[in-house]
Amino acid sequence: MPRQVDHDERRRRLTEALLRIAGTRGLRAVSMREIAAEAGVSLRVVQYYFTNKQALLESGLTELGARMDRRVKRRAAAMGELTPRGVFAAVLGTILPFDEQSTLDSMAWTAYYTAALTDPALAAVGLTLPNALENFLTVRLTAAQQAGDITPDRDPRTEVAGLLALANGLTSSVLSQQRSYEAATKIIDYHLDRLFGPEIS
Amino acid sequence: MPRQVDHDERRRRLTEALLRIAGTRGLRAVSMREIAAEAGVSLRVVQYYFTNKQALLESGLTELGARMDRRVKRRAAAMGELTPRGVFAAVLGTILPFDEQSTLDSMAWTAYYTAALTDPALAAVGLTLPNALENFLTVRLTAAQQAGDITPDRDPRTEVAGLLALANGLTSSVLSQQRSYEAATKIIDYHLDRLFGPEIS
DNA sequence: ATCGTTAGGATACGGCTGTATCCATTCGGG
DNA sequence: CCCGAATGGATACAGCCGTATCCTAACGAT
Repeated sequence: MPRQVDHDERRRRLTEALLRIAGTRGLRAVSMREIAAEAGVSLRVVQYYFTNKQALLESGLTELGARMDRRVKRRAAAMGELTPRGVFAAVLGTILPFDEQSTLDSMAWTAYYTAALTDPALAAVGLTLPNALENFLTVRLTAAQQAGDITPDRDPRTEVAGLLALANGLTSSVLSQQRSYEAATKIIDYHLDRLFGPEIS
Repeated sequence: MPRQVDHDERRRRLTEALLRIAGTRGLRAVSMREIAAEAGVSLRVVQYYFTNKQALLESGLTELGARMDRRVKRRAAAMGELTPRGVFAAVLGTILPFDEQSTLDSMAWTAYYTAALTDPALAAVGLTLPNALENFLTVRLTAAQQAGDITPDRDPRTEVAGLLALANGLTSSVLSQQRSYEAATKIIDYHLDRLFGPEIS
């Protein structure tokens, strides 16, 4: 075998190139040739490592989910001991675009989200992370409720759904520059105060 | 002049065809020829009444805003006397996709929103309605606060921003079938209860 | 050394895109 | 009556798209 090459590494580079384009110029600017140019390779290489454009697109969506997952874990680890409220602050704060990279990823995520509304194949891949987040937070909030951290009259799943919808909506408004990241963070903190009571600091 | 034709009416039909495509198959499926087919006319007619594809796209976005505006007013009128809470229920309830037509429009709106993130011309057109809504509701909420309908410790603009972000996020989750319209409505009502106190009915 | 597989360069194909052009028909004002 | 403007049908164009094909170079195992 000649010039043995790490296929996974090649695919990773191509996927990253794809997400760079999607994050800056939108999914509609993503073409095989553009990806090749962005990654600094020939069109043939893109074709060689991905059977389809569809496969490439799905790879991009999967990578976006993985990045979000990593960011949540990194942020949670940086916070040290995790109160129930801390878990929510970590997850919701990670959904918002808080630096350049996460802004690009949020843009790409939004593009994918929209594409998934009219593309069932993407929808299947794209809903796994949001659903996992909702389930994870619901489990945590239910436990927090049993521990007495929030009042018993709240419905955990409803609260979680509302908070995630709020974070997503705020992400939209930050991306379209209607609001700053700081303003969005304040709104989330405000809602967490209402749920958990004021932060102990 | 031969066969004098109502240009505005022609343009309206073409714009409606465009929005039908955008709402069902996404903005990426919108092409001059597809619009022509959907409207039952020839390609030339589409070219004749719109100088550009860009002009056509902007016309679609403007029409989407006008439809939302009409819906809000219709709903507000149907509610009769408008308490401050009623105004919010009308506006936020209208943002959610509540029937087939508004679902199609929400889909199209989402597609436009995403496109606007990487297309400044669309962004300029698309931000007017959201900003108008935010300002309108903020004025109303400020007045309600001065009338004693909500407690003085709330910041009207922050509350409005949060509620609009919530409604937008819920719209996303309804469109992607993560949640039903009824579930989304409950979440909004719940937050309105927190703001205005429980509904008097 | 050579054979066979792997990696990719070069190029081509049919289809769709937005836009432009050419031309025929229609009809109201003189 | 008929001329000229309004309307729109038919067609063409260059460019990009995803995909397929052909061919060559590199190199490990035999």
